[in-house]
Amino acid sequence: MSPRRHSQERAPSQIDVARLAGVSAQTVSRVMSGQPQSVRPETARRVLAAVDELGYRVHAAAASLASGRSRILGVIIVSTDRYSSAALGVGIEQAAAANGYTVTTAAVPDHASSEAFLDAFDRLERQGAEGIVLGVPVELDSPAMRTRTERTPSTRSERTSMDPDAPHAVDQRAIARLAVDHLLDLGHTTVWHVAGDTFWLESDQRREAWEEALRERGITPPPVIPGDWTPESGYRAGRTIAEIPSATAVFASSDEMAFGLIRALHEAGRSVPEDVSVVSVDDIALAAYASPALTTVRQPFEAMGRAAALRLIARIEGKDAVGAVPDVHPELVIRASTAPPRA
Amino acid sequence: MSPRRHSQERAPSQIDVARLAGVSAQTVSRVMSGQPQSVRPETARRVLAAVDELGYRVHAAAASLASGRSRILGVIIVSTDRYSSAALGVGIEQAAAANGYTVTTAAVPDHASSEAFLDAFDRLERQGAEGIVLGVPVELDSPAMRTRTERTPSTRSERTSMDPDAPHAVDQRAIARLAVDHLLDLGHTTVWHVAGDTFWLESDQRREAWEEALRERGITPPPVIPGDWTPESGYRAGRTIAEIPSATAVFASSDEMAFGLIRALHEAGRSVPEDVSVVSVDDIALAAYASPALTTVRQPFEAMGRAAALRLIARIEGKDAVGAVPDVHPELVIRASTAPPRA
DNA sequence: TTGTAGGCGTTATCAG
DNA sequence: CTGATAACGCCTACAA
Repeated sequence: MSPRRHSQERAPSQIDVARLAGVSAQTVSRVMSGQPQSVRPETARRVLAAVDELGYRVHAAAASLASGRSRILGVIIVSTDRYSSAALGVGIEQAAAANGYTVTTAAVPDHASSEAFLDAFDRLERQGAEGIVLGVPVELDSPAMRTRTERTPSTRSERTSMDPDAPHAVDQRAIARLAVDHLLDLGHTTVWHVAGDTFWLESDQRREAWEEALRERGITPPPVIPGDWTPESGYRAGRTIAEIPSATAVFASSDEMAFGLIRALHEAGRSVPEDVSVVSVDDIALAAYASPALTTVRQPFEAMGRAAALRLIARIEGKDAVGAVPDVHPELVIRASTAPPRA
Repeated sequence: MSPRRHSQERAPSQIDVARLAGVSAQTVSRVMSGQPQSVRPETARRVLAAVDELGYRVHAAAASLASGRSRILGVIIVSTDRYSSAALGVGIEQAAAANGYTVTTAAVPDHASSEAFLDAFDRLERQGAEGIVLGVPVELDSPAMRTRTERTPSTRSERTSMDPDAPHAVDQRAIARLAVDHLLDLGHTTVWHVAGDTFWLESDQRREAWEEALRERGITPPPVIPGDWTPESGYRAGRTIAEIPSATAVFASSDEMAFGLIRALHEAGRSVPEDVSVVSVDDIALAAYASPALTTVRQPFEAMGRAAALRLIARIEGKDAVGAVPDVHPELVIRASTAPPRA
């Protein structure tokens, strides 16, 4: 069982190419790794011709074993179909490919235990990942995690208080700030908050910043309304808020929740933005097509992914720069879900 | 530059473990690969203890080189943040992990040339992928592609006329059928169609089936309105349709387009579903929170991903079954965007 | 510019 | 049930 190859015999190796081209295996290696100045053009041409004829391709595992470098970037993601994960992934892939790296993923269930994370980490290390992007809310403080991140460079895609030294990650507190200030500047006297899944570090960061922003203006924050990123949870939150006549402004931690929230508000006879203003976070593709179109704080997911990968690659290669790291500032996009409170 | 390891010295190897446990390397190998009956429990325990103490982990590249099996599944995806890609990915990952496989991805830009696909395929083969999931609309008919798929088992996640022998992929024609029949059964006299990006095989399949379904009932299909999956394109299509008073039913090829479509219709003073009914495809998380909630044909993306991966693994291992392949029938979800035409 | 020797960490094979 | 030995395909180091 488990046949080694699927059709015919074994794949052509460096030696096969060398023989056909009439050179040594080493020369083939040099040509494949593209060191221009070390092989005579004519020789290179012969090698390339042989490569082509045989359909030779470098065996990554062998190369990795011999060189000690895998050029593999690991990504730990949670098994969800959330827009953000996908967009982040696109950015990571892109930066990796641009630098000759390959991306290997390890998924963990949503709300997984820290053992599950460690396990994913281990799987990635076993595959030879030289760096790992943490797309999940892992506690980096545990001893087990510490030994791992010490051994294999790792990075987050968002900035949290856990690693404030990640200058190229999105500042979650700034996001809350942008949302709250916008609402307050519009004239609302307070802002309610529908939080994201508390399992995620971002949720707390935003909640704290929301509270802080309110207090700074001398406002006592109303109770937090829990959510979990999903439109369903937003809907539930909306039903709660609909029963609070004094609530005129809400900061929801994700666009998807805003969709649910607004639906609930409408069903309860409260219109948006006339009766209550809503600002959310993410700016997913559909945000502009909600009814009303969502005012939201955009997170540049793709750029965040690129930034995380580049950061990692720079660390792996010990360089300071691997191309310009993209800007990842959050940005308030004003559309139709916010307005001044009714006079 | 390019240090081989990042902290201290080299990682512990099989031999280190063997020495510590007082056994041969081969025994360590046996224990690691979990062949229960071939090692005495007591010996295994000693080995495991050594493994634990040293923090040993199998070096995948070395194992792959020696065994000829990488247990890597490749996935070619297009760089988009579409919900479907993410959900598909989740399913693939899941099935792969459950069977001890690792997933490596190669992204190609949307609308990439076939060279770009071949390139992605090659990258994956170089990494040692034993099977490849094609999450992109590749032409499988070219000679270049044929040699590759012959060498490395590959599969699609959707069923198309190109490979009608994929019984576990979603039947795109059935999707269109479900949509059109629902609308016609409601009493509409014809159904307009907003197509998906023609770059994708699904688009054509659905368009054809839509046409067929109409003709079967003696209806001449109206002209197709082009789209590209995005809400923006749906919006544009909506403006067109709004100017056709006789249009009372629309089949849009994606939920995202339906969002844009409905927005345009509303802006033109035509209400949904009173004036025009809309059914779309996918049933993304937000479909239920559109205004009105979308009647849509659900594609079980996660199950599709799982099915594709399982299919592939079965082929790789030459087995007939690797656990039950999930059902991937599309399903009509009736919500509020469809109704009988006005009397 | 090119070639030779040696070894990377693991598994297959065969012997005991 | 356990061990010795020989690959696996490539790259580093050094020699020519």
